[in-house]
Amino acid sequence: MPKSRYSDIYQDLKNKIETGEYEFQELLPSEHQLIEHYDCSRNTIRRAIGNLVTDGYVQTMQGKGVRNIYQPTQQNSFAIGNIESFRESALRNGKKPKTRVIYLTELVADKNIARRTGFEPGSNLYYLQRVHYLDNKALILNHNYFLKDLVPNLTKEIAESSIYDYIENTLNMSIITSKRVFTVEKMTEIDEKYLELGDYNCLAVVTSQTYNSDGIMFEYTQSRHRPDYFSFQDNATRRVR
Amino acid sequence: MPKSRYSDIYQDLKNKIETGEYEFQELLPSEHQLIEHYDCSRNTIRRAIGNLVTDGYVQTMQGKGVRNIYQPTQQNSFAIGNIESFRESALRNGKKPKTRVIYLTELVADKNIARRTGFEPGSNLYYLQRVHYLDNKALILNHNYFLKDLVPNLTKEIAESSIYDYIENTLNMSIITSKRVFTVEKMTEIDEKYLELGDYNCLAVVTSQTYNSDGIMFEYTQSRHRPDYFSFQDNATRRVR
DNA sequence: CAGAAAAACTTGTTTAAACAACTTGCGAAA
DNA sequence: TTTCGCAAGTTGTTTAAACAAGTTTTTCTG
Repeated sequence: MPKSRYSDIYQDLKNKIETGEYEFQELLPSEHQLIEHYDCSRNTIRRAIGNLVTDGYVQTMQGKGVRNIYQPTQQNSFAIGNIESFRESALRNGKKPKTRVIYLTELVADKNIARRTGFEPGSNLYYLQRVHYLDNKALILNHNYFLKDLVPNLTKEIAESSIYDYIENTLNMSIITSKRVFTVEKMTEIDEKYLELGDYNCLAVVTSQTYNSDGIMFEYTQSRHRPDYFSFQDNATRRVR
Repeated sequence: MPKSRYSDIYQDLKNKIETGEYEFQELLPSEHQLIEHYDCSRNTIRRAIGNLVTDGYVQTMQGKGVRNIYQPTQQNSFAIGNIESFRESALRNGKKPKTRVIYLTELVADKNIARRTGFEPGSNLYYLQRVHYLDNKALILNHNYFLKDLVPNLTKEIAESSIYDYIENTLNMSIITSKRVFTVEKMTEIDEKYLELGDYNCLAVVTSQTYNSDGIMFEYTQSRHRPDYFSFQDNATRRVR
């Protein structure tokens, strides 16, 4: 449920691109025409188009226009520049998600954990290991650390449905930013036990630190992905800066 | 050499964050104060801050302010959301880059190549294989395909210095957008021959399609990275949309 | 003193206008 | 006919203003 004008226009243009109303390589209507069509100001149009640019749907060219560069083949299970839970991502792609908790404990961050995760030494944490299944295939092994003060009363039941739903709708905490780093790492015994890795001896690893609206990091997660089912998309632009 | 006001302000604020003039978790001056300091309009300030947000330096909170969330440990060799050549990236990180061309040929795209790269079947292409060294370590094996019509007269010498420099400054073509996909793939014989992979049997692979200002894809590249030296950073935000 | 209401301050959205920079095409001049 | 220059159309940058929405502080009321 988008709430702003530019967000509505973004959605509408995105739909028209995805349904092929604008063809690949075709120029979109000019800002002037879009202003008339949507009956809004130029800034609002430009903001909608700016979001289409960052999401890789169009490219703007000064003096020329805005070109549709969307190709439907590039659909991908992982959203770019957007925080999304496993469940949300799966449902968006029409898959059947399932999550199993294989370990859940409370612990206090020692020096080692603190250095790895970025939490302060001495922090009270929940630590859990979860396996994510998509259409009954084990694809992801997650190591989650949550700050107990901010995410209290975490249970196995919550962890198997949706922690993000619990955080946002029950605890009413708002999630803002997440820093993610993508690497490739050797497999561990745990990986081997729970994921079917075949010949691969390494995994695609996404570590992320997530912050709430008070600027406090409340989550550190390492997501270890089965390589043959992992792909991550990005749209880059040439900036001089 | 930034040319716009918001870009100058972005740079200045970024410097102040990186040098610690604003501390981690500290709130930046309010928009009102920044307007007075830089003597500009609110929109210009907001644009500079918007870029800091997408680059992961700050997080904005309605009603509260703008918080510095930059941590110097996260420095990384690969730029986010920015097209950058290997040479540019290396120099920016103070490393000594070297590039060796191990294969260079012309070819015509058959059905197979066309499907993989996205070029039209029958396109005249340059195909080259290059190894990128950083401080004398072989880190990346590149497979590059360039559209011969748009990148003519490609030589070994150009390919060993900087193709992007040749494209932008000699051919005067402007590079706009690049779509990148990250995956993990099994190693091939060529990978094994030119990169020191140790125990790893797979690599971090970045495939990218790059477009010029006419919306034409002129480059398809597959970059195969030695896993232990690869890392890629991303900043995500929670969007409702 | 405690709590509620109001004020002040923050960022978020939208409109309007002007000028700059770049591209294309038309028409006039050579 | 060819070429140059200009006009028209496009996106890019910047300013100004108003209101909305969220947070914090102050003030007032009980």
